[in-house]
Amino acid sequence: MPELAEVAYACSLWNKGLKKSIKQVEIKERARVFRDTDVRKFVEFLEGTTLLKSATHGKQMLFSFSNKIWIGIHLGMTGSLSIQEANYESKKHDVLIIRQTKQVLVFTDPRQFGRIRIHQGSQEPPWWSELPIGMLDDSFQVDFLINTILRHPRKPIKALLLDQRYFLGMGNWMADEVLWRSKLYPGQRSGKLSEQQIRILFEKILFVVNGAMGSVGKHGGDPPKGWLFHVRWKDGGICPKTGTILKREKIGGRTTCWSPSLQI
DNA sequence: ATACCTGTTTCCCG
DNA sequence: CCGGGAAACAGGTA
Repeated sequence: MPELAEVAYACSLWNKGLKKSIKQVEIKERARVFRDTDVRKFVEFLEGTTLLKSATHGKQMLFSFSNKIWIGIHLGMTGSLSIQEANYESKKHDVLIIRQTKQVLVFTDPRQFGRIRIHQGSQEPPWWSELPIGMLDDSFQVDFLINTILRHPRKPIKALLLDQRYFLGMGNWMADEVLWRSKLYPGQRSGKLSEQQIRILFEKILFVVNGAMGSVGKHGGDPPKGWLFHVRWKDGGICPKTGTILKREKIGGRTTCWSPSLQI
């Protein structure tokens, strides 16, 4: 379930392993999650190091270890991190198992749309440091949104929100949530939005981002009551604002849920 | 058995 | 160049 806040929560699950050394590492070498990685020295690089720091940026995670080792993880569609007891035995879809004395850090991904990278060097890896600004950064301001829209005036606003060059961590349900709160039809061409609509959109992006980080990002689970999130998954859902029936259709290549009576 | 899926990438088309 | 649409990735679930 990995969008911005779920990724932040998943990352925090491994915090129990901070400052602790790595006793043993197991990987599923032939798993597709290693497609960008030279897997030969992966285990050798990691064993004996200490987990020093974790961070997320959008849907990306970065873990830094001693000996100048860095690992990047993207959860894809079905990836998840967990923390397990020391006697944990590997399960079918586990792709990375990091054993410490008192606990085990596990990355599992049945569909293998996720991704693991490893890097050795005193600087952060380029695939991390070259990421664009995130929605939680100070420099994410309404002007950034205005400029992004100016660059893609013909793109439906839903598709634009899902573009990871601009809205790092925005996923399908967050985009629907933002547009619902902004009273915008997801298929609306971005360039058609008025300045006032863009300002509201920006405000709602921050609301959803902060709301999700404060709930899902901190404790896992679901966003607060009253969010579209709770009714957007199946046909027949009712709009929490208007009480009318929600529509579900593919927009920008993804199943989109919106309230026709509310979103123009 | 069939359809669907909180993500990304690639390819083809207009 | 831009954007849509479909397919691919690979498995779980309804």
